[in-house]
Amino acid sequence: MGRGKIVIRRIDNLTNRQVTFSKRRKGLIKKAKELAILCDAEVGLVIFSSTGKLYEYSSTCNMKSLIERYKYKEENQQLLNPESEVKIWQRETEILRQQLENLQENHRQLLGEQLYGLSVKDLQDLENQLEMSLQVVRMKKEQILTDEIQELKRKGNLIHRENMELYKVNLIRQENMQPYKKVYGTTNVVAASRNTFVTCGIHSEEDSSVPVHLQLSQPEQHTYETSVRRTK
Amino acid sequence: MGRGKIVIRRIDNLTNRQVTFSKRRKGLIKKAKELAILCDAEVGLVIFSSTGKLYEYSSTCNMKSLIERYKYKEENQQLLNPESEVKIWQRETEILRQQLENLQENHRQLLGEQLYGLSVKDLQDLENQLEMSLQVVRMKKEQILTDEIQELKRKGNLIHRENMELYKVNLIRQENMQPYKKVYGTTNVVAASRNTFVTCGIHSEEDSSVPVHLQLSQPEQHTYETSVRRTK
DNA sequence: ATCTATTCATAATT
DNA sequence: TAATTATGAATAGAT
Repeated sequence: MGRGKIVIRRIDNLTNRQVTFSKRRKGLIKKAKELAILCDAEVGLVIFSSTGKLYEYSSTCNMKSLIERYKYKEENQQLLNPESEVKIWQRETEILRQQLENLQENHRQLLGEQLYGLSVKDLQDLENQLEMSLQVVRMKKEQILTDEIQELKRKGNLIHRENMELYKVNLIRQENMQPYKKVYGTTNVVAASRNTFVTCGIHSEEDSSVPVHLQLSQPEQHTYETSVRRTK
Repeated sequence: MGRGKIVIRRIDNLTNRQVTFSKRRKGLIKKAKELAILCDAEVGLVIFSSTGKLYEYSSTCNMKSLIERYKYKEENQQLLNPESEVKIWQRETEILRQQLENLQENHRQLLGEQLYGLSVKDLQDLENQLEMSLQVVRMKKEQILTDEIQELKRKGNLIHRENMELYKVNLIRQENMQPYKKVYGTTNVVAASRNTFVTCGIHSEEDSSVPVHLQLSQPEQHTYETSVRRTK
């Protein structure tokens, strides 16, 4: 709802971010008010700007009662040294905040954002880093895929052997049934067995072990089906 | 924003009120999220329906810390309960530590480290991210380089023109000096001028404008030099 | 801060 | 309840 569509992600430009913050904060508080009035709801809204400035709205006269209503459990920790301990934690916070900031900047650059201050040298380093990462990630992925293929082949062989066994068993049964053949014709058992063998032979070639599994072991609904449906 | 304009007052019809509550609640939370992301703000939203059901949104992992922060900010002026203040800072530290940890993990993965827990899908996402980053970085770098080349060419042309001017001036001077030639032989002035011209002619071809500049105008150390040094 | 072209949210309707 | 749609509101970008 503006001159152009925007994607919802942190606005890099500080000025734009501040302007948008101001506009949208106003809009948000307005909507909160409307919701409270229209729907007879109780609404509390707290907004800290990135610079730490506080903005708030509460449909009730004061926010505190709302917070009271918003029940939260507090774990009671017994601690010593009242005032000096505050300083320790403050310092800890300070340090962490600084670390976080540094890491965030670095991280954004790895994501290809906020590159405006960088020299060619910096960019070259970044590029090299990204290329190295990419290589590692690709190798890892291919490792997993080859492992999976290996596993599928193994299973395929296993199943193939199973089928051969079944086939042999069927031959023996068939032979044993020969005497009845003249009376009953081809038996159901034989037909079913043959069908099993052929089907598996086809599938193990192209569609991996999934359908094979369905026929030889438990009839589990496999992800293949559902994922196809989800594609819609 | 709907089929008709409405006035902001309690909706009498219960069903309408509930439907509107549901829709607007969703919209409000969406907007709160967007504000938090776009503007890097911390947003907390608490909504009680008229029937007392609670809905909430918090841009940070938990609402509690936000409420702590709010309380702290509100009572900051004078009320300094030492023990509760410790808690505030502890929680702040906790949150920052958590954020830092998450970011670090993410960051390491971008650096191609700690990939052991990832699925093929995760790795594919990572790969795509890295490729996108790489593209952005490369474009940025090439932009800088082409800009620099453009600038050097511009300066080169400028200097070439200057040289032409100097050459003309020298020719004129030379002609003016012809009458003295028989008396003094080749003058210093002419020799110096010729030397200048030749030197510049050579340099503007291969070594860019830097040394030329030193001869023709202010001896400014150009960025090219310094950036090369930083490469070390 | 103000303006306006767009996108978005949602009231009414089905 | 869950879609659909027409319309007013919010707002991104320009001034």
